[in-house]
Amino acid sequence: MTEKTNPSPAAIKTWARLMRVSRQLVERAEDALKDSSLPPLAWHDVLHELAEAGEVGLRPFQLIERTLFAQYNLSRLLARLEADGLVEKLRVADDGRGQTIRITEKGRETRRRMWAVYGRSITELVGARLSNDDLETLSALLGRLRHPAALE
Amino acid sequence: MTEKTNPSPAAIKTWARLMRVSRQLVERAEDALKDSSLPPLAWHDVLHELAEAGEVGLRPFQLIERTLFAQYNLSRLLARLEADGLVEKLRVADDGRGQTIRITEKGRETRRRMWAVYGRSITELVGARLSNDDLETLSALLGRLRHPAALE
DNA sequence: TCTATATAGATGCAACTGCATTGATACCGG
DNA sequence: CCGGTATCAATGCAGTTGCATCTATATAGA
Repeated sequence: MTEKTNPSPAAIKTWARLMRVSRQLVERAEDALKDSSLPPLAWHDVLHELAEAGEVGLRPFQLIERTLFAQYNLSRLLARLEADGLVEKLRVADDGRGQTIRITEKGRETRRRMWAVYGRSITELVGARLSNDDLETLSALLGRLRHPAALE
Repeated sequence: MTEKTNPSPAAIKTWARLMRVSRQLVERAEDALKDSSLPPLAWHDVLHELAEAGEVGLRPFQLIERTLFAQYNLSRLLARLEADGLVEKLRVADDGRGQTIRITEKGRETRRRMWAVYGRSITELVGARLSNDDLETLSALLGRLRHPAALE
């Protein structure tokens, strides 16, 4: 009756917790940003990657590799960021199809203000709830669920 | 310079993993359902709760408590489920404002077909990647991140 | 009872997402 | 050099989500 692919109770429970907890945490972090009249988490993700990339910027497809945005989604998010003056799009010399995205000073400033709130959320929601050892354990276990399964 | 609310590196890393892994897993599970021409995960969540509730059904606000749907979101999801004949809405005698949602036989059948695929995803993505002990550990750690923080 | 407030659920509208496709350029084999 | 294919990014359209509000009923308090 039960197929061999049926998940074990432990797997189901872990899956359910993972789904529920991650959604709750995202919601909390998003709410905190909204309460401070700041943009959504997705904006921070992009601005963060761009800030790390520095003056040379990143190509959109590189952002897709670093984040989990769908191509069309990122395309439109970048348009919004550009409209807000947080990033600029630069033609790239050696590839006429593409462009390079660079964060502006205003973008850096926005990211800093977001991080002040976002970081506090991370502290409250995660940092304050688990010991350092538990954080390491959790992180390692989650790492084993990544796709493709990578070495840590 | 650094505020006391700044998250520790371990907290940041754990947060990032949690966000990334949970998104990946959802995406994989959704893709598997799509590949089988089945409805999204959200439908399963609702049908599952309703199946457990049995013939007496559930009020929409009870579904909201059990899942993490926003009220307006659930309202429209139920309308879609009703349109597809997977649930039925019943007037409830003692509260003229509300209704009771009951799963139909077609709804149960759809849920079974979804679970065949969904369960396989859970096995592949989680069950097959961690030992039972690790699953228990992960589940317990995630449990400590729930809000409100509950006892296990 | 009558009014004020609270709760259950639906909905108009704007923003966002997913899907499929397009436009444009790059690259590869002959 | 040329045609076919692959890659980068944008977009039309339909479906979904978020926000605010609305309708309807219930409950509490004067």
